[in-house]
Amino acid sequence: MRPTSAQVAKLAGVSRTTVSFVLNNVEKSGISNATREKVLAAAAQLGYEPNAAAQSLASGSSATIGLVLPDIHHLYVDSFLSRVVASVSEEVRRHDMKLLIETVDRGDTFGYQRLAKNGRIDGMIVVNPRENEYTVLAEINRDFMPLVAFGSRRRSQQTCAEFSTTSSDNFFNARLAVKHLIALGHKNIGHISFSSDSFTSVNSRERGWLAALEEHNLNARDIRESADLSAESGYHACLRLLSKKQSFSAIFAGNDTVAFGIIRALIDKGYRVPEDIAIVGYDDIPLAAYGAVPLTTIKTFPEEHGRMAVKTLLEHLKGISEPNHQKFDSHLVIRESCGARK
Amino acid sequence: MRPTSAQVAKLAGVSRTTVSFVLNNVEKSGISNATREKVLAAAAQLGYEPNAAAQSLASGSSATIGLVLPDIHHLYVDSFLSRVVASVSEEVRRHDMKLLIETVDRGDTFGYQRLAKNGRIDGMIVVNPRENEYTVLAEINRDFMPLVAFGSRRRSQQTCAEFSTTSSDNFFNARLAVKHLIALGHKNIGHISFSSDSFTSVNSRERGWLAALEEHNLNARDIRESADLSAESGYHACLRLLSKKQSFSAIFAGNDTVAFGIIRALIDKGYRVPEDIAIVGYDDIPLAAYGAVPLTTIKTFPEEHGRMAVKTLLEHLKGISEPNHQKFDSHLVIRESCGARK
DNA sequence: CTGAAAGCGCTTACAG
DNA sequence: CTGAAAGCGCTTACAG
Repeated sequence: MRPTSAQVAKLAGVSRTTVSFVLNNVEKSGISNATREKVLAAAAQLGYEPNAAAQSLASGSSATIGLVLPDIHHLYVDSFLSRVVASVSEEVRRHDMKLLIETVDRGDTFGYQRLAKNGRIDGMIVVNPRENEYTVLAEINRDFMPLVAFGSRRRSQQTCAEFSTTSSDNFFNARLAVKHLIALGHKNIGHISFSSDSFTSVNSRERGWLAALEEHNLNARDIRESADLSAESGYHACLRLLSKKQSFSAIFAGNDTVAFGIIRALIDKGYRVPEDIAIVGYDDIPLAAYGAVPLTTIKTFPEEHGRMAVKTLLEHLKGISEPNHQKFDSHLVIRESCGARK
Repeated sequence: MRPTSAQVAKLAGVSRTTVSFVLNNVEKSGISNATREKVLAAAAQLGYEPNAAAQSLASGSSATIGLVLPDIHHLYVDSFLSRVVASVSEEVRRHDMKLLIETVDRGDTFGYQRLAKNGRIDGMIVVNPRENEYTVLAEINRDFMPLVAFGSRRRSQQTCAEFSTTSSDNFFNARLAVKHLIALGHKNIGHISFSSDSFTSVNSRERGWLAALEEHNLNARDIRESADLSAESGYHACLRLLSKKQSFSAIFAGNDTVAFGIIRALIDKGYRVPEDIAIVGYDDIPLAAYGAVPLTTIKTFPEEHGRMAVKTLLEHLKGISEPNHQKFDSHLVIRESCGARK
């Protein structure tokens, strides 16, 4: 049905070997220009496209990379992850490779192994691995294929060295955000996290919040609630926080999407932002400047970050095998929700 | 290196045929339970995972579907598309298939054909095809693999019947949104579109806006600007609209993200929303209720829509070949930005 | 109920 | 500079 390399070879009057050499630009094969032209013309005439499965089987590589997402629900509600997917997709494509999107359930060790063994992909990028997954990932990197963990670096140096990571320093940035609030005079600063703290990134931001408080001898350990990625969950978490009757004058939100919900809850309850309660978010999502109160937030760079993960992976695929740890700088973007202005 | 079916066969003391039958649950093969157990045990012991390329080459199908996105940049700024990706991913996975993400450049006919011929995927879902791509898509559906167009139905019945589509009625819904504004007494209702009108969906919403105006003998043809998906572009489009010095009391925004930018621009220029200028958006993105002014908008169902596209495609893959056209209902969600309340 | 064997469409030493 | 042939790891009629 679809033309095969044999048909191209026949039409061009050469062997399949030659067709393969020409189409794959094998340097050392020394194909004459005349032969090359004939092959190319024949392939074009037949509309020939190599069968990827056959190529993969024969060559042992699939020219595909896998992007493993922690939980597909994240994509529904938060824009950070979609920007990662977009940039990874773009970068993969720029290198003439394909992108397979995978989800692995919470702690499903076999899921990772299946993916590593079935030969569909040559390498994988794992977004926001959970604390209990590092062991499997290290095994995969050692035994099967290069792997880059995106978005979090574990505290333990030792485990971390086992595969490459690209991360921004969630701990440092969260601490920075909270210190900004402290510098503005806030003493009671709550925190609403954006997901389960089994995710390293969630966990690190929470630790950053606590660290900033401790450095300034503040205690706000109990002014804390968990949301679950969506603005709606942030809204409800904020209501729960308010119902505790603890006093606080600022909230550090685990991410911007949640911050949107928090701000709406505060407004609905008659608080002014930032006059009564100040807010700092995290991520600088595209809508951050366009909400009810333009959001002061930690700007992250998911696109650059995604591209870097792909580049690192491709280097490993080319044979550079020393794991490395890329760090991304972030910085505070000051808008109105923190009260530093006006 | 990785175990093969031959090794499993050897360990279980059976032939590779039997291994294949057991692992693929071939019904009519009548494998005895004892044999089945032996094979399963051997496979588990070796950690056997079938090689996907070999399976694909031998069986002629890849158990993978391709999701073709119109322009990866959409993922960066607008949440609609990411919700589609998420739901498609989830549904594909539910059916034990894999998802390949593809981008095809504007009008790149060969890109589609390459994808259709290289054997990586068994079928494709094309999100928001452009007007000039329908011919290639019809060819692919006829000659290579089932294809479902997501998100738009072409006006011409004839072309449309050539492959399945799932769509919501952008024209109808846009018209509904604008009629809502008219019912509230607005006479001069502008429109800011969210992308190039080479996309059927963009085009249809604009036509819906015009149709509503015409039905009520209103003319606002010139109160129109184009944005480009982001809130920021909506902000600037709104500034351009304001600088025209035409009078208008309402704007129909091509999507919610753009509406966020529009509202911010109006507030910055001293207008009150909805008192001075009313806004209706489109999509009901997760943040729609959490912006500066809770947004009245057309609620769409990208998740259900994505799942339906997958289901339709899978039916075609099973042999049901009659193209069908799924329609998704939408409805107006009334919040505050239109001024119907308070 | 099970196995020997052909074949899927490529790549890649190897030989000349 | 080019070709014959083995082999990648599966599936699937076919034979028994």
